[in-house]
Amino acid sequence: MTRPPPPASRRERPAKPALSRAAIVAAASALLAEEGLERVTMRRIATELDTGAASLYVYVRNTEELHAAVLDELLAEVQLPAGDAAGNWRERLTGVLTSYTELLYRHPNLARVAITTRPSGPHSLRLFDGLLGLLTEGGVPVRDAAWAGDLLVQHATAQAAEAGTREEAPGAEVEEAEFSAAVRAAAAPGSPLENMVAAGEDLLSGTGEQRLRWSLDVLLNGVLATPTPGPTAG
Amino acid sequence: MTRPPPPASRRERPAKPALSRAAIVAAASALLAEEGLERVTMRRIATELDTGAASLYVYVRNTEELHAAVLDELLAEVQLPAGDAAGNWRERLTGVLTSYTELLYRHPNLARVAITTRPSGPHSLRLFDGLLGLLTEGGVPVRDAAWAGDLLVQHATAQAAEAGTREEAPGAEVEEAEFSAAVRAAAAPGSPLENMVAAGEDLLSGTGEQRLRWSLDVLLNGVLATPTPGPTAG
DNA sequence: ACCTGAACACCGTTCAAGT
DNA sequence: ACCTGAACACCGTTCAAGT
Repeated sequence: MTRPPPPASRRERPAKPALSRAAIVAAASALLAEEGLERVTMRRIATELDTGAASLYVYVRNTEELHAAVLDELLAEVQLPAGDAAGNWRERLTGVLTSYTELLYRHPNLARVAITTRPSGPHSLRLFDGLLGLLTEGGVPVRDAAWAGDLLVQHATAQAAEAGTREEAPGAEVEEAEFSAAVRAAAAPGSPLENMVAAGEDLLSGTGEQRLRWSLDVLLNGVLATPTPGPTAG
Repeated sequence: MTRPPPPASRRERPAKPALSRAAIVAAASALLAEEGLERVTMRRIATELDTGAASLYVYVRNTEELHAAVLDELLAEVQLPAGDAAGNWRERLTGVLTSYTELLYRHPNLARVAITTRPSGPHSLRLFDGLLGLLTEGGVPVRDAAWAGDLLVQHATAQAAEAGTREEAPGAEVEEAEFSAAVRAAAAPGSPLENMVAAGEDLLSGTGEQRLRWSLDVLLNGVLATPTPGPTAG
């Protein structure tokens, strides 16, 4: 009975945390980890913070902006290779993009957010800056590197949004099976889609990893072979 | 007064259309054209068809599947070049992908659907078959063509999902301005993001069309330079 | 300025009951 | 088998009113 109360900084969920943008984003991030993005709603976060949904609008414009903030927070986890890291620039670049993709694999609906909103938070910018550095190290002209950075991130994001979905929602494997069935039917002997018939099982070949590796190679080879148009003399 | 009543096929909205999957998808497509995908909801379509939302579940698994069906319907509009069309395979391929992208530009939320759901309707498959044909014509080995088709469609879709948003929603140009501001701030003299500073205005250079053209070039050059792994000897 | 409760205008999906 | 009304369990956002 004489034990003192725990210090206020206990983080366990203080009785009434002060409202702030940081507190809101933190609560949202916690909710993401525990229950997924579907539960990261204004009302739910408000409940978590012992207030009403309307109060959040002082700090956050709308749900989309909040989700973008959560995404940026998550991107803090992507490790950039140190300056003296092993491997050539290309391996390191592929590594960063792969780890970015794998992170978003686990949060496909956040990947969808990333495709629509052009994240511009500090962690997104840091990541982009890192990609630019690696491309520059590889001799890619600065303007090409700028465009290529966008392209690479967009591709990695889309990859996560597409592939990530396939394991998440209930019924996802059903949907996947239906897709395979539709493709196989289109490629079966009687089908009028000649080119699909000719492709046959090649249409569904390869694992996710193989395809990701290959597509990053395609992108990098393409970037190295394709100067951007316009006034910049590479 | 002696004029006969209009034929029942008048399409104006018969008093009580028979429920069917086709009728539901048609109503959904009409709603898409008139009010955008946000209004293509189960309840709204049910109202349009003079029934209750629950009735739709006999023909459609859920909202996502319905949206996928609407997307496939829309893809009927993408023109494939005839066998004797002008231009080499590469120009024709770029043309198809550009028209696909432009179509989805006008329906960015459908583009988002396309990224998540792997459309497998007849029009999607026809389009994919056409892409395979053009790649094959270009001498791309069949397995590479299969993987490349996925990659090209995914890229075009992501492009539409991202860029299309920027003109649609109210406040979209505000958001766009904020993105530019954030990038410029990150590239300003004082910033610690060295590579962004070095890139400067190159970061925001180029129009949407220029970037799309360039990225398709990157993809095609990359595909031509990058064989898929595995047993297929090109 | 910040916070709140209540209200407005919606959602998707399920289920028991009917035909 | 198909259709329905009602219910359940939620949403985002605004606004007048308070402090």
